[in-house]
Order: sequence, then C-alpha cells, then structure tokens
Amino acid sequence: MFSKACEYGIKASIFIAINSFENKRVSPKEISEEIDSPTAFTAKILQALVRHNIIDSVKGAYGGFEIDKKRISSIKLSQIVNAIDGDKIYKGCGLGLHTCGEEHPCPVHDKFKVVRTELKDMLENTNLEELALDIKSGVAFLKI
Amino acid sequence: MFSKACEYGIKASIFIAINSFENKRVSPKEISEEIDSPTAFTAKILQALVRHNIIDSVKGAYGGFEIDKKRISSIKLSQIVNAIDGDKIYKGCGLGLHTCGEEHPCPVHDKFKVVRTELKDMLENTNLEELALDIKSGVAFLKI
DNA sequence: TTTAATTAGGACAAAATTATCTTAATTAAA
DNA sequence: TTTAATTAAGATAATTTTGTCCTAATTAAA
Repeated sequence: MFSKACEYGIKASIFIAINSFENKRVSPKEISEEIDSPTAFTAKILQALVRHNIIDSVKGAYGGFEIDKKRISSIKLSQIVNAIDGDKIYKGCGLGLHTCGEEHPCPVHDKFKVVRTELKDMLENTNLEELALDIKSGVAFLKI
Repeated sequence: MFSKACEYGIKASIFIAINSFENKRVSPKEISEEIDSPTAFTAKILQALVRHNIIDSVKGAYGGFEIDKKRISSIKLSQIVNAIDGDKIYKGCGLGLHTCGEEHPCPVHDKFKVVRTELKDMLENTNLEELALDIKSGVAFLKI
C-alpha cells in the first residue's frame, strides 16, 4: 500500500509529535530505535519531511527534530503520505491506465473509486495528535 | 496499490477471458499489445497464472492461453491478486508492523481495517466475466 | 517424421527502492 | 574561539522489481 519510506515517515512523525508535546527534540538515532527502522534511511526521510514543512529540524548541539505543538493536531496523515509517496495512491488508476477516468475508465474504475475514496477520506481525517495520544496511552504501538 | 506485475496479470486475464468466450487462444504478443505491457515480462506473469490454475496454456502450434468458459464467472479478482502479489494487501499492517492486530495494533490499525476490508470485499466480489463484458461492450478499456 | 509455432524456464540486465557511509554545514556551550 | 554535537547532502551499495533474451520442451499440421 505505502512504500517503506512512507511507513517510516508516518511512524517517525508520530514519535516526534509525542516528544514535541514534552518539548523534547529527538535524533534520527532515537527515532529509528523507537520505530525499528534503518537510521540513515530514516534520516533521509526526515529531511524530506522538513523540506515539506511537516516537521522542523534544529541543527547543531542540542538540536534535533520537532513539531510545533500547536500544529500537531492540524497535520493530517494525507500530508505525510503525499510528501513521500505523492498522490498516485489517490489519483492513480488501479490498473495503471494513464488516462483512466469517467470518460475512459479501466475495468475496475468504479469499484476502485469507492476504496480509493475511503482511503483518501481516512488519511485526510486522521491527524498526528490522535495517533500520538494512542501511543502515549499504550493503546497502540510503533514497532514489532 | 498493486504491483505492475499484478496490474498486467489482471488486464491479461480479462483479455484472455474475452477471447475464450469466442473460443480463441491468445499469445503473449497479442496480449501485451492489447494491454500495453512488455511482452516477455507479461509471459512470465502468464506462467505464474497458469501455475496458480487461474488460466490454462496450450503449448505448440495453434496453442496459446485460454480460460475454460464455464469458469470465467467464478474467477475472482482476489484470486489473481493473491497469485501475484500474495495476501499482504489484505493481511499486512498499514505501517509494516509484523505483529499488528487487535491485541497489539499499530496507530492506524482500526482506521485502516475499514479500507482494507472494503478492498478485500471488492476484490472477492468482482469476477472476470463482468470485467470482460465491460470491455466487450466498450464501456471500459484495457489501455492508454 | 519433420517442421513450424508455440509455451516454459533460466540467465541476464535495467530501473527503482531501500539502505549505508562519508563529509560538509551549522550551532550551542565550554 | 574552539569543540562537540548535531542535521544536510552527496556518493555508493544492496535488494527488489521490472524487463529482456536465449534455449529447451511441446505439439499440431504438413
């Protein structure tokens, strides 16, 4: 469904959010340990998230990655997915036709549309705060 | 969503079904032209579909790929997807956790379950015949 | 039986994705 | 100002997916 990079990006964002609530910056090393991902690869993904203004980085000693507390509840899962995997998951044809659409549909176009819309709505209506709270409360987990 | 191999596999199966209704066998070349895919790669995917008993092959002169007409309406999209991409799209965790489930859910487990179930139901309730008929009637298309 | 047409299968190649390593740039604190 | 800690960025490597090519095996028809 999502690329590995995207999975790591989502989990990293959640972990950063949790720590930002407590005014703590986190490093790629801490993050990758917490979400069980390769450190250097995760660092690359963090760079991309910074470029897309989803997370912030502070360089130098005592630096790290953080998210402005006030923004956490307004960051949607869809923004993270879009930043890393692009919009093909929403807009792409299920069978890879380039011009698939109402006027020129692939054989599964209508049936797929329902699923894609459900996914899109879910991602657009899920924010980082709720996900972070589930981890903090021990209801959900970031690894294993 | 699906791998390229799976996209090709679905489209190839639909094209074979259409021709089988008219008692015609088709070759990888015809198929790949009709679904706009690389011929040799498509041939590999056809081999896999044969091994999974989804389509039949007849070797030698006047051979080709076909599907028993009586079986076309009973072949579900889910069987093709399963044969090529496996079951991770149904069973896998959206964030890649190995042990994601009700007792140890990832942060998006519940929200994802809805989407995955919708996809699963769609694939399990769509058969090759209906897809083939939409192509024959010109309502849907296999390429471009 | 020979031939031509065909699928099967293995080896190989290219491209994309995932992952690692090294160095540069930045910054807070000593 | 120097040092240590940190992110940024580029080069490289490994793996997976996608794609190609060649030969073997099979089979219907001549």
